[in-house]
Amino acid sequence: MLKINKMTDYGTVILAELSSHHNDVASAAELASITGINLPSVSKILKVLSKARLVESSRGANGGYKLLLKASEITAAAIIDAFEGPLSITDCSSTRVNCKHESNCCVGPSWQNINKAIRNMLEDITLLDLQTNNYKFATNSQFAGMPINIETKVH
Amino acid sequence: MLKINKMTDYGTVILAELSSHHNDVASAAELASITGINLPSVSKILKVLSKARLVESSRGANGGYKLLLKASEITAAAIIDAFEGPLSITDCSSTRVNCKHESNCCVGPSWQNINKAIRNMLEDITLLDLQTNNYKFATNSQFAGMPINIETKVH
DNA sequence: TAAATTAGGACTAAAATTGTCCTAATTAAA
DNA sequence: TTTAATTAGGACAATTTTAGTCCTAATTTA
Repeated sequence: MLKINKMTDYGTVILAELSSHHNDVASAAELASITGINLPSVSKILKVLSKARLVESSRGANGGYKLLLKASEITAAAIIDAFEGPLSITDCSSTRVNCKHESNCCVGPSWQNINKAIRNMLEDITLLDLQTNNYKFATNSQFAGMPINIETKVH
Repeated sequence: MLKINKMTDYGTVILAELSSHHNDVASAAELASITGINLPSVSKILKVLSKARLVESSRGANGGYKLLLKASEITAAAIIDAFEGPLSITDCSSTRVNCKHESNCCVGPSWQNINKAIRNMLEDITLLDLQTNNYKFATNSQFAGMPINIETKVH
């Protein structure tokens, strides 16, 4: 259920590797060799991460990439956004234009709420958490009864 | 980010529609006509829902489908499971066997935690919540205890 | 028996994702 | 100043996944 793309997963592995290089740059070739991910994909992923300003690149001999932020400052949400864009859980939850079922669909707005909840969760998790595997997650029931109330208005 | 399939979304619309039919059966053709979703897909979706034991079918003239559970008993997690299987957020988070990057990948287990967190959340949301759009979700610590009110305009 | 249904599955079409490759630009070092 | 190493950008192909179509069989009601 709710899979992230392979590229996002690879991207996380690469970021994690980069974070252990501190301020040294690592080239795409090096990273491919260390992680075992094929070089062309590593290159492509690094370009995406660079555009998303999660890594910084330097060209030329001895060039390569390094993190632009600390592992504790890179959120899972930011990583997913870099690769998958700010897409929504359903096609219709970000914009309802062009939805043929508009008038019959009474569930879209709620998927949208769920989407926000997942997003909030992912914004709380950092690369450091992913690396140290110490993310303590909160389930809904733990919070049950708390006065958090997100309302969505339609029309 | 983290999209569910169109079929899952359609499935939810169909379940929602069925729930308003109480104990009357509705045929695939009727449901297609009401929801505006193409008939072959509606048929396919109903077969999936039937296999997942979320709806019950009766064949023959005047046959059709009806919910096997109340809307308040059908969880978002169950709906997603029916269509997408118990897949994980990454390929490697359900089982790590056959992962080429196993030895280098230090992030997999945490995606798995995230996956569980999302799943727990979805198990707390029912079709009834989706319909009435009144799911009160708890997000992360930064919001804990705060009365939040986000309004989203749709259409 | 005829008509209306679902069951099951094969198949095609479309879309999204992943992987490959090329050329240009940049930089460091010989 | 030349050469080698490297990223930038993007076109393209291959693969996989998802969505949609269609057929035949089984079942049920009238």
